[in-house]
Amino acid sequence: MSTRQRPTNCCQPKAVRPLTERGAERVGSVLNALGDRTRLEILRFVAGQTGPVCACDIVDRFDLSQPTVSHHMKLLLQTGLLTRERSVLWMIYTLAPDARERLDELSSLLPEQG
Amino acid sequence: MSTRQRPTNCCQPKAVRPLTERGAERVGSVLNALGDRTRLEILRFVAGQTGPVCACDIVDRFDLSQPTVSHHMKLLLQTGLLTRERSVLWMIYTLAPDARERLDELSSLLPEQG
DNA sequence: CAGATACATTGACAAGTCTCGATATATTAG
DNA sequence: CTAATATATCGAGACTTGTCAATGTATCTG
Repeated sequence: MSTRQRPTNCCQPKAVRPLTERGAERVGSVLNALGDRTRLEILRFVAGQTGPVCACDIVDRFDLSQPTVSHHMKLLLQTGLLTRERSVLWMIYTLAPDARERLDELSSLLPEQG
Repeated sequence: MSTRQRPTNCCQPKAVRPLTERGAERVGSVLNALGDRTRLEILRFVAGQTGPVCACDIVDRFDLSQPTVSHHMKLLLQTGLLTRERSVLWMIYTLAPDARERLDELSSLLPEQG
């Protein structure tokens, strides 16, 4: 049996309820998508426009192959931060109406009381 | 020369200033750290305590080896969301005073005007 | 000093990710 | 239908990441 001291309260911490699976997926997809520098800049690019943005714009603007852009757009779509619609032959991307609210949610990742 | 139409304004988008390197690193470290489910829960665990938390608490609470916890704590420390100090033989982790403000910053990832 | 304890580092492996070229699909023009 | 164009999917290679066992380092006890 040890006689050493321990920091006050150490090793008797309160339990913290983990995020729900749904909540974790919801926030995780955003964190992972935006954790990639390229995707973050693509999202910012789309968000900064007043008009529509097609995939070709992004291929032009970023130094990436078309398949790579397609891959990133797929992940961004999955976050729900972007939406897309077909226009003739092009895929038009738009910032989701609630995208900024979704980002605000990240402020609530920590439980109350610290 | 093509006669097909294109969506209005398509392919003449405005330039969007990329994040500065410092800003991108600052925000990227948080996004990447919290993009891992385990680290997010560890951070929430620490944030949810009123008292100090040592590394041993985390090893106890999560089903992870001690080296794995050490690895995650290193990445969390690098985000600046946590701080640590030595107390005798233990490493005591505390939520950084500005951690919640740091998360609030994520709301500003998108440029103005959509 | 030797022994014990808490944490960090190293090395390795499996799994995942980013990227591209090649190819497939869908749509339009003629 | 055939040709052209925009985007998606496939397959592969390089790189990164999460994890652990083994080991190293620092601190305390006696």
